[in-house]
Amino acid sequence: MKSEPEAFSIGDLRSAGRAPWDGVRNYQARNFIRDQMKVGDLALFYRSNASPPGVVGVARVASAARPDPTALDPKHAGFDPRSDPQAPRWFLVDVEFVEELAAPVSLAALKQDPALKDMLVVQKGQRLSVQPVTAGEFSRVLELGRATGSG
DNA sequence: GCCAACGTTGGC
DNA sequence: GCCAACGTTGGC
Repeated sequence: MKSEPEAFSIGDLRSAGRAPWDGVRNYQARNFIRDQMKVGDLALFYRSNASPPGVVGVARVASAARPDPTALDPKHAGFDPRSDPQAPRWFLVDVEFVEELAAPVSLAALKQDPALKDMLVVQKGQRLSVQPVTAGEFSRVLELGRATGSG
């Protein structure tokens, strides 16, 4: 799950403990939230539009998908005038803070790792803000992020 | 700040 | 249904 630190950082999630992952306005990402995410699922927290971009922590899905109220709020930046309360267009899940990585795994590091060559986030032109990660990719990223070794 | 890649919109 | 124009994402 991607977030720009100026909007919502891993530190913000740590402080809040739990927060609604609102503002997703892409249908494919919406579908992952609505149709794939289950309470208890773990997610990589990816920091985008930052230096460096990369995975900075772990979150846990803490609620079922529900309509994103910010899409219905005219005062909110995420307001979508086509979203109908009776037929919600945009969804969110709550997420809980799990872990902040001791060693954030930069996008460059993800790209360098042969074991992660098929990971969606390293593919060219890949912009989805919510995307699936395999169990193998997930554990590999944590392995990198928890490493304390020589550097 | 630039710009490539992608998604959406809307005229036709 | 095609596709040009436009807006957004997000790395660099």
